[in-house]
Amino acid sequence: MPNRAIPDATVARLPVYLRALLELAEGGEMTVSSEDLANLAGVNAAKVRKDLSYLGSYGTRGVGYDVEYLLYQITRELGLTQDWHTAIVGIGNLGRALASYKGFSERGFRIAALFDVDEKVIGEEVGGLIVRHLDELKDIVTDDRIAIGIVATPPQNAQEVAERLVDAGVKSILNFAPAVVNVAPDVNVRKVDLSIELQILSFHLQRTQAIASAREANRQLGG
Amino acid sequence: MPNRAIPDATVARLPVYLRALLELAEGGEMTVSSEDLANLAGVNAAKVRKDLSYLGSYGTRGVGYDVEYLLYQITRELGLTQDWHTAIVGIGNLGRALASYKGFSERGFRIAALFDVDEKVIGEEVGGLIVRHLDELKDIVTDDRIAIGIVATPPQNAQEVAERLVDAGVKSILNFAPAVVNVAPDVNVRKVDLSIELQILSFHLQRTQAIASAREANRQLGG
DNA sequence: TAGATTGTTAATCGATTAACAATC
DNA sequence: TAGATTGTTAATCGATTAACAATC
Repeated sequence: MPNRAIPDATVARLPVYLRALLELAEGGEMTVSSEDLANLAGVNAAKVRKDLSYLGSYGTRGVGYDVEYLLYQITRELGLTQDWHTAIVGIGNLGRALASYKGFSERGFRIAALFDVDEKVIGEEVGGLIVRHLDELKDIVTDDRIAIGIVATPPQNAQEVAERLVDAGVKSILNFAPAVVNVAPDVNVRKVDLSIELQILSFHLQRTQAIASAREANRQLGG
Repeated sequence: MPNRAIPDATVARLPVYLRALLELAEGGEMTVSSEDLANLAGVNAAKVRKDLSYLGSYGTRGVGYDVEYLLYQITRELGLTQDWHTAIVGIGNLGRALASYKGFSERGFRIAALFDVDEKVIGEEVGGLIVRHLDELKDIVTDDRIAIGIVATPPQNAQEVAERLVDAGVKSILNFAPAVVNVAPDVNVRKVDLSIELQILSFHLQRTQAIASAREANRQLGG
């Protein structure tokens, strides 16, 4: 096992390479160069080679990387050779979208349970699953060996839900609620915030606009 | 204007501080220390002070930061003092969730138009807006001064949709499709990939599991 | 052998953090 | 003045990148 630690930045790019390799495999490509893979992934070739070198020496000089072999190595490195069971808490608009999101099942993530506390939602069928009351969380997490909890509640409830997930034995949380949750340090929490990305876009837009106005003002002054 | 360049890593945290400050303001807090703000944002105090120092010297030694004043400065820095018009392309599950996502309007993002190419979806009302055909994109972008395009299509269509958005004059794209899009370098593209985050969680879970098994094996060998 | 491409080195760049002087 | 807390420095750490020897 090639087991030096893999940098976080590299781990974050492995899923991107994985997707590109799946496309290449579908297209019947047998090998790929770091140059071509870089173009597909939207990064540069040096980064691809450096990243892949952390997994081991899986390329062939003068030839490139074997698509299927690299695909397998990345899949294995990311832990995607096994199926992970997940539960979604909070079955609003976002929870529903996530429950039927194909990208999850395609990658071996199985949504095994849905939870809410709203009586109007409990019992409803969403994406082939019946929505359960949050009070059933602990039992179902144990019975269904749920490893990952997905928080899709309003921000006010995110902290409590995260705590209940941890209490139920979940060791990984994906947090879609626009709120920071604090749990024990051995629990892995990752956050996806839809509006943060928009705010970063706004920052850059405003910059561009400010530069454009300055240029315009300058032009009018005959600068 | 305090206009040294602000590091990307800092810009990415400003929305997190913003949310924490909004909470503090609601709770009636007048000032906040870097220590307390750090706890709310899930980072450390030195980082908060460093980040805020890029905006200017808005704190008071011995006292902390004025909540309302800092709120305003961050809002301004992020370009959130103006409303940005956005359009969502691809009105499937995710597009619908985004169309009714409150976090956008709360931050001054106005969803001004929805687009799809599926005749079954066009004409439908979603979140108070009628879904238009993608062919109307250019006219509507111009008329409604749409600055940000949100791509929520299947991956195969993401590149074409991105190109059409750029062609229509959009300078910022938020890409939710699980695909890399390549456009002109002056267009700002940000990517949110729901399944990438899950894959990173999987990586860490598998690591934890591997360590646990190794320890167990070691124990059984009487190590 | 000649051409292509990897894997690795080393330089560079950017981000994080602790520490503390400045100052309210 | 004494206590609290900022703003900034400087050390450290991690990520990126170009360059090229190794090697298919």
